[in-house]
Amino acid sequence: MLVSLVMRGRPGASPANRERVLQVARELGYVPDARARVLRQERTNLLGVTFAVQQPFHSDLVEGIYSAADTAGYEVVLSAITGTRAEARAIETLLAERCEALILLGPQTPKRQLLELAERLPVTVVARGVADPTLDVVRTADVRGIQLAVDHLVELGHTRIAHVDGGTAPGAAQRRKGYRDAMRRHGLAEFERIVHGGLTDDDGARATRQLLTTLPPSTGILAFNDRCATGVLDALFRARLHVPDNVSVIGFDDAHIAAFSHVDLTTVRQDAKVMARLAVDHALSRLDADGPSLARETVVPPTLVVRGTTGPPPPSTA
Amino acid sequence: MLVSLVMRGRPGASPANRERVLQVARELGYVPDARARVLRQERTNLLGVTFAVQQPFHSDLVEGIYSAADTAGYEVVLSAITGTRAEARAIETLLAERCEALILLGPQTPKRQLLELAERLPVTVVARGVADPTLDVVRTADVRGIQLAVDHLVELGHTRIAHVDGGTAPGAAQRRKGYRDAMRRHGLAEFERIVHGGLTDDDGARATRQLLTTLPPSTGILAFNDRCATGVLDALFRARLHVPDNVSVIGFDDAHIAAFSHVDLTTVRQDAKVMARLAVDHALSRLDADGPSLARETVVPPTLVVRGTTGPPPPSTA
DNA sequence: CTGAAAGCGCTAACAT
DNA sequence: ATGTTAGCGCTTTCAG
Repeated sequence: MLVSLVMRGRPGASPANRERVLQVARELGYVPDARARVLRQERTNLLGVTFAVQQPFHSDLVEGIYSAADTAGYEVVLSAITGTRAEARAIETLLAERCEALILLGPQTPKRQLLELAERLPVTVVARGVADPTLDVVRTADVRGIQLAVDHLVELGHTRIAHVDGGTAPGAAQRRKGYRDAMRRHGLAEFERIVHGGLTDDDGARATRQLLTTLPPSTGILAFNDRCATGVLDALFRARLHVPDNVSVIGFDDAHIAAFSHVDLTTVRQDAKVMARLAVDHALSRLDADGPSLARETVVPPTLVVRGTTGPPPPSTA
Repeated sequence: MLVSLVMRGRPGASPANRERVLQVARELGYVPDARARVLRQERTNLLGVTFAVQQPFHSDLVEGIYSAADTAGYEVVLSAITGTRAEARAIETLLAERCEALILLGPQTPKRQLLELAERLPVTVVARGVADPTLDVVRTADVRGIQLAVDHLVELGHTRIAHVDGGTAPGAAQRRKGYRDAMRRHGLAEFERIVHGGLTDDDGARATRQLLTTLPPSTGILAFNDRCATGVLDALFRARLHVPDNVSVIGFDDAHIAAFSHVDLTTVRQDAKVMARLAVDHALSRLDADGPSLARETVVPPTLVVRGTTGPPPPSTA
């Protein structure tokens, strides 16, 4: 009926009637049922997003995605990944909600399953490289980012540069590769040292404790991400090592925490705002019938943000 | 048809047929349409949650809510509040989704509107005190928490204790009150000093810069929350003041960041896990027809976590 | 244990 | 500019 027209703000109702409908709707506290609407319509106008609720960088991305989706006239459906809620379940929920496209932030799902998913609907993977033309990828140039970090330390005079890696996390393989490439390029292959870390500060602390058990000590540590880096800082602090006088530390992300003065972390910055907008652009370009106009993979250049955790190596090892 | 029975795991289908249906469903990649199901059913089994995507403490709560809702057989619908997406809109979305009950994390919505909302469906407010029996509240004993913090500083010998408040944020009024009460109880009314702060580190830094312009300097600062406290630490650091030798700082929440060694913040701990479970319990008890068995307001006791940002005041002012 | 019919709240298409 | 009809995908109710 005409109520439908009015509630959607479409033309085709007289101003008088329109006002009357809105008035009654207010009195009754009537809100249109989003599910019934979606059920009836051909398009749902829904963009599904999976994210890890405890990852600050994901928060930045989510914020940007809301903003970009809003501009494009799409609704965002969030599906969180938590300790008790697996990624598979988060994705399942979004499918059941009939989202038109999916944006997965740092997905841990095996590639094979991602490809299966991409056969069903447009999938945009953010912050993880998946080499396949059937799905879209928006990621930071991880290799380049790590190179920037290594270059910075080498310029300061470091040679014993270690990498606390991200294990099986998205992007971890690329960053390991970037580390190895950069070390070799500088003729420092003999000093290569990769310790198994992870995404959390606990992982970073654990890895650092392990790193400290062997001699000679590293004078520079590249952590997988900022959170991991805070764990590295923690372990160094407890081991009575001063940063940056004894050891320099570099993170990755430039999450909010990196900028705090008592962390004051030198880090490789990923631009969440740009990545979020690109992810939405990718997803929507697949939906618009005229086919994808963007490249299947967009690689965003990172930048090095130099703060207080990096400096020249201690004289004894310089 | 029987497909419906099978997909919901209900009894009433022969094992052979059940397996056949599941097999075909897998092949087709069939996922039941959540919206159609909800539309048909009397109950939606949906729990709506609004949260600020950039608030780490909210992340902790969301994680706990997912877990508790899961146990109770409810689905969680997240609605984020971001810089570009107002709380009113977040709530609107949840109503349109036909959630059975709402859990609002630290809502900024005026009390009047919250009460209007509570007339329509059960509303549980978390981390904000709203004195009204028509809605449920789960909050930390803010006054008690601040008292713990003041007591701690007084025991260490401080007298010039300032409070960087949360402005109009949820809980800010209670914490101001707790501060004033505690100061008076200790006979320190003359040293009362409240500076307008806020929720973010920028707010904390700004307030601290203001605090430092007047003499005599405070030797202890209670920040509204941990994030605000990091801003306080930042401003002190830039002013060449050492923590805790020159100034002691206490936060509130015990968010993840507080525990990082390079922050190592003494803080008042709110138990997110317990609060999340209570919030879900409250919401569900209102839904179960036999009326609410829990008290309308549940106040969770906070605890003081002493870390490295508090110590005795400098001798000159002791 | 399996099938058929009705209807949840909405909107697209058509008729007035 | 307004009213009518049908059907989205599912579940509930009732028959076989």
